[in-house]
Amino acid sequence: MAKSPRIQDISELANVAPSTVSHVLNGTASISDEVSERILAAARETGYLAKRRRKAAVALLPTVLLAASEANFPKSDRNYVSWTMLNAFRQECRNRSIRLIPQIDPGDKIIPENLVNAIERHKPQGVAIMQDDNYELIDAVHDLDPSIVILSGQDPSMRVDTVSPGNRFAAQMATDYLFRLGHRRIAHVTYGTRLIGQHRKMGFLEAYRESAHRMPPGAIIDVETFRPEVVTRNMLNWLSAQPRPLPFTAFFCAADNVAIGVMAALAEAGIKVPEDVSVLGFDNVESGKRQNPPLSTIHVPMEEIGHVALNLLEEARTLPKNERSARRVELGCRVVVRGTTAGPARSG
Amino acid sequence: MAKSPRIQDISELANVAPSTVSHVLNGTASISDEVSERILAAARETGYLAKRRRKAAVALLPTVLLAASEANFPKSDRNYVSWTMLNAFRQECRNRSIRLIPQIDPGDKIIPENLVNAIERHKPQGVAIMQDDNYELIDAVHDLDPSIVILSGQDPSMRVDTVSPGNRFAAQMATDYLFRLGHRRIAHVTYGTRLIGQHRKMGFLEAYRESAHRMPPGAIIDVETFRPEVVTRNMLNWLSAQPRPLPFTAFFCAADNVAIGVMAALAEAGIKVPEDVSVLGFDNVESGKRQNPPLSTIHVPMEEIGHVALNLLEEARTLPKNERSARRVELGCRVVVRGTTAGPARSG
DNA sequence: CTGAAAGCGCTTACAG
DNA sequence: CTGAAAGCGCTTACAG
Repeated sequence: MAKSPRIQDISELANVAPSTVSHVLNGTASISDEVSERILAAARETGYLAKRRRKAAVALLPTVLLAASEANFPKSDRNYVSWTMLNAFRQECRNRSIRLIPQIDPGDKIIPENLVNAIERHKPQGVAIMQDDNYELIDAVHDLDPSIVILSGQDPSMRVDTVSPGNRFAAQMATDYLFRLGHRRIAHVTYGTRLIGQHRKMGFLEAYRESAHRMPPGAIIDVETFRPEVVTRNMLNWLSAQPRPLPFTAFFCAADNVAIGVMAALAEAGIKVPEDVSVLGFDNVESGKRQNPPLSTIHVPMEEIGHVALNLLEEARTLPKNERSARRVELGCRVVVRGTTAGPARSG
Repeated sequence: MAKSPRIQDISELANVAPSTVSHVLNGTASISDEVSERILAAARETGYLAKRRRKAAVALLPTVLLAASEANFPKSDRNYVSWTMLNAFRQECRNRSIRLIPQIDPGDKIIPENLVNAIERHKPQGVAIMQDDNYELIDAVHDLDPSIVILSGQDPSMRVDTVSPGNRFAAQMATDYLFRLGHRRIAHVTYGTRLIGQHRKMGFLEAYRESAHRMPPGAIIDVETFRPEVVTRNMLNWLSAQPRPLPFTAFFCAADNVAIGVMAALAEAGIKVPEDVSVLGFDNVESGKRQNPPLSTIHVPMEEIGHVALNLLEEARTLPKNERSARRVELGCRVVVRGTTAGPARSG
């Protein structure tokens, strides 16, 4: 570890006395803007500001409980998206020297009683709940002492903090992007009943609703799972029942894995991407880059969720519960244009 | 100002040596849970933790520019809601010794060029934009050096931070509350084209969509403005065209001022609240409490928006722009039950 | 508005 | 895991 930056390092870098640095950093004397700026720049450069901030948060949150169900707890990078989130969250805890205690319930739900017991036992200052759409859970824990945050989930009753990607807005933005390319007949390929998929679908519908374009009939295509092989089977089925040329010029998929399955089906049916139809994924998964052509997609900042979640837990510790409303945070996503999106075919 | 708390104060309160306090506060030695807890409690009690946190943020944000248009800048508490927000924001800047520079454009829009010039001139570290639905503005400023946050607004392109009440979720929650009271035929009284109203309407529509209940025809009632006198005139008109008993058992209003106007109209038409119909407002403004009966409403934490906005601006200064996604923060609202909501009349 | 110098408060190496 | 003590780093009262 590099030696911890001191005020003296800043004063040398900025060419002023250490006392001047101290004044600027604490607002204890009014120093000229020019010198102030120079000192602040040096303070940032040496890492002094970051160090001070880090220190201020230590001890606010010595222990955090990580609650998940077996089903939602990714054991490998097969479940790439939650894997990325979980690892970034763990790393962030390490950076802040927070002790992280996992509390994993078997099955596919977190059992409220188990979580309450674990809180009783470990007395954590914060609890992070992994993407669980289980609302009795919130009833059971929102009033307890530790601060609560849900990672990649929602709380419609707005009683606990949540952090998730802005799925709905991002899907709307994605659809708008396809509109801007000239597409008018876009299909949305979606699966399952998980909230994430619901929100992405809502964004798609909203984009049509707020545009001047009419959504074509049959534009929502449901597939069974997000596993590419299954999606390919489903889509080949769907394709065989469609007229040619296809009544859609673009497929906006609720996940990259779905998009990869769709691309395989299109290839098998002899339909060219992006010449005949465009395909747009969602998640920005590694394997998307290796498709041929490489998959256009929506980048979702899963690696930032942990950082934001811990900031929320820390902030919550600095304010009394009844003076602080729950925060629902959505993180901005962005379109990543690669090879599978283009303007619609002339005849399409 | 009280004397600044020192480590010694904590050590006395917690009955340990100052060095032990230092270890716990910096994580430099592992101290028993019991002693740790005692020290942390004392550290919080003396205000030491809060002091350290406050100090860590000084100098991150010496100057903030407050951008608004004349029309959006409340000059008195006639515009109670934004007035509350603005004052709390100013107070929060004072607490953090941030110099706040107002930049008010005439008319009802912030002019992007003016804001860019003001940024050039004052070189603020942060810019707070007051509730402006003007998206060219974001194009013009999102890439500049200072961090940007929009107060009580949205950014569908998800490029800058925003803080606003969770209008949509809150309206959905409000409607669910009326469902739970037994109401099935609820009207939503709304006005204008401002985004806030749109979101509240969306929440109302969504509550019906996600419920088992059918939304009755004519359930969206548009009034001209939110001024109670005008609303009363509009509603008397509307009431005169309705059969008795009314086809609705509850009025969910997009603002308290609207609800106050609705109540006056109902009184004039001899319809009793809450016996004949329930009325629910939105905003929790002071004058609602003085109605007869006192108005049930949705509390909107406007006074917290400034705090959250400054936290976002500060946090943005600690991370490089390209490593940090924009945050869209919505604050939780809650139902405040007073005298104007009850179960529907038996015959209703 | 800046800097030299005194001294306060915090950290840390060490003994138990 | 805790505490007494040395000394480092930061703050502040003051001169210019």
